[in-house]
Amino acid sequence: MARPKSEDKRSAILAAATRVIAAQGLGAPTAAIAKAAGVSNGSLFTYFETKHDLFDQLYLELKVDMASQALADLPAGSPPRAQVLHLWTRWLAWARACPEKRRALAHLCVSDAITPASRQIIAASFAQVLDLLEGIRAAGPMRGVPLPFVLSLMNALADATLDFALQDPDHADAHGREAFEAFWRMLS
Amino acid sequence: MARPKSEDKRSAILAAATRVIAAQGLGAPTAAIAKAAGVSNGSLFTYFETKHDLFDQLYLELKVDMASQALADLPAGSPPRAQVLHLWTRWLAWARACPEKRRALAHLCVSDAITPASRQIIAASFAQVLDLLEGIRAAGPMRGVPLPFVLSLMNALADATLDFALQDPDHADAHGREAFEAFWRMLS
Amino acid sequence: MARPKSEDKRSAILAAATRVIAAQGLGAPTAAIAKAAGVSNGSLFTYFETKHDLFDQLYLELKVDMASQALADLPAGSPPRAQVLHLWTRWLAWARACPEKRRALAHLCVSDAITPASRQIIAASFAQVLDLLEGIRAAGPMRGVPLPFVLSLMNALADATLDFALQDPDHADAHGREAFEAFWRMLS
Amino acid sequence: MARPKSEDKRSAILAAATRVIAAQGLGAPTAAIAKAAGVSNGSLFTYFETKHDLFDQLYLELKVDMASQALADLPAGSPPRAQVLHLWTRWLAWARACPEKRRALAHLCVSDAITPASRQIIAASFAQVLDLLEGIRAAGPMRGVPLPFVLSLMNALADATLDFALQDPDHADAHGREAFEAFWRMLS
DNA sequence: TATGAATGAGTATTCATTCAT
DNA sequence: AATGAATGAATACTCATTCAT
Repeated sequence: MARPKSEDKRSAILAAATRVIAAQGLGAPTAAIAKAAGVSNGSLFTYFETKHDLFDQLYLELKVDMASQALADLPAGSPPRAQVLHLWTRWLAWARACPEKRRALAHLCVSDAITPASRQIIAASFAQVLDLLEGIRAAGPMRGVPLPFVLSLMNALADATLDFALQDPDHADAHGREAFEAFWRMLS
Repeated sequence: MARPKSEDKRSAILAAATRVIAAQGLGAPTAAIAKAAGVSNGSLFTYFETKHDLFDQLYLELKVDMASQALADLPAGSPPRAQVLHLWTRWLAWARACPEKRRALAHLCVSDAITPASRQIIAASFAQVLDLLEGIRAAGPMRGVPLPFVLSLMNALADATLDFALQDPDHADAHGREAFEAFWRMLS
Repeated sequence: MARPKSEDKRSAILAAATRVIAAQGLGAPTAAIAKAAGVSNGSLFTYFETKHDLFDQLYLELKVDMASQALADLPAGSPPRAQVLHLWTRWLAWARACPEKRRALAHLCVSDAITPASRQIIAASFAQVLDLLEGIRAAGPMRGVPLPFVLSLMNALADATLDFALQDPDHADAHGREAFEAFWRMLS
Repeated sequence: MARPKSEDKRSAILAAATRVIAAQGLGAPTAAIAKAAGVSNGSLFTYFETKHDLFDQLYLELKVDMASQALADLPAGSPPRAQVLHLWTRWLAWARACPEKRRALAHLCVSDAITPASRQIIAASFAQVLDLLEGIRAAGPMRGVPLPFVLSLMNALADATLDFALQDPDHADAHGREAFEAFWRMLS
């Protein structure tokens, strides 16, 4: 095969898309993304069939990245509270470390480009979180509410926390801990 | 320039915009909105200088509408928990009664059309809520966290609840109550 | 109604399209046509929904124009030969008078933009020709062959004649007459 | 530069181009042709410098193919009418045997890719036909009209006949004979 | 003021052709 | 020579906004 498709270039496009979408939203021109990636207008389309396709794959990559960072080094043997705190802390750390990824993700979430297939893969990436929450929920006051609902409440709290943390970086850690305690009170 | 003649037409445009944005997102053509409002292409721009302006004013109107519905009949003399429950219930009821308003609002939230001026007016509309929460917070475990943060956590929980409630209307009330209890555990 | 759609502008676009297609073929950019019509890029699409639509309508207009010119002043009472000669002569005269229309038509004939509806309208425009040929055919050596076939042979001869006439204008009339005689020998 | 290695590949490309052009017209992407030929995108351009060049050579090949098929086994000693009938019949047979070649040719005819050089070579291929017609013409009613004109009239009739024959294959032979008789009436 | 035609910049995608491997 | 990735000019069509009526 001649010049194989370069994984580097694919990554460059995804990274550029993250930056550009974070800054300009989903309306960002593909040309702007290509330029930011140091790639020609047309090359973008040899790596991604469509703008929608690019968005879908970017969503997948960012979500998986987020999940893997949040779940890394999860102390499986520790008590649930410690595990959730670990998760919570890592999550916030990830978002603070790469705010553009989070911003891009926020835009992509409401895009209609996301494929059911991607959603499934992502759900799988978060299976561990579900397992963890399941044990806690079943033993606490939320034992009557569906697990996905609990997950989405957690998500909502974390997101709101992030918004605050990013605006007020000096107290980010404090806010993070307070929100975690609040969440824990809610859950157990 | 004085206010344009017909207040009806202005309202029609805003209502149409709500519907169209709910359905198509912020990318909806102004022409589509004008058509849905039964108004000509160009007339839209005699009522709103630009698309951004329309979005800004619509955001304002929807938020104010939401606030006024949620705060209506607030039992000022009742204990705080009853008041917050009232608020919570009304809020959910409003969203379930006019899901298009909520959907449109969700889109508008991430728009960059919203003016600081609008944000201020809205903040004022929610002053009562802040007052209410303030008393509760100061007396409970969240006494150390900034009030706006508490508000935004409440907001986040309510939003997540709504997403669930709208997808599963049969258990909407149950979810609503459970989420309220969770919130209350968090707060007090 | 505000500024009504101008019939002049529509005509200008069709005329420009005739010229541009004659020169560049069906691949001609819509922008080139708009420019040639002295109209903005976007205006073309307020008069014709689509490039295909423009082609379809242009085809219709040119064919009808051709038919009406060829059939004008047809001496209905004269003997058939005189009538066919009249037709033949007028046809050639039309094509020589506006060779761009003919060139454009030649391109459009092979386009897949032409609507069945247009083809029907055109067939109707040529009904007189069919009637005329029918009488002649039935009385001559071609009485056994389908009328549409006869028409298309006539068409083919006339077209080939035109190609010659346009390349060699000095003898155009002579060629036209010779071809007519040949056609007549064929038919009667 | 010497001829590129594989004559097979060149042929494959030409054959693929015939099929693809017949189906999609001259707008067909070179990539589609390459794929249909089982050859890479880039290889096409080692065999043909440009798309125009490919078209020119394909035109040449198809025309020569047509001529050679039509002229094969021409009964040189037979009376002119028999020879022309032979030609006529073979021609129609060729087109019916490989309608894609004919369709492609029809598209290529109106392309501006055809080189004067190609036209000359083709003219030479048809020299025999000219000779044959010349004798007949000079002795008949068309003695006054230029030979190339006669040829092109013949061409036009044959083409129109083919269109009919391809649409109505059951009567193709009958139409073919009728058209020949008509042509012969015209010519002699 | 209301209308809707006019405008032209903007956008995703295609494709002939080149070039690194 | 063969491959297919890289390139970037080209193109139909859209849409916010303006303006003639």
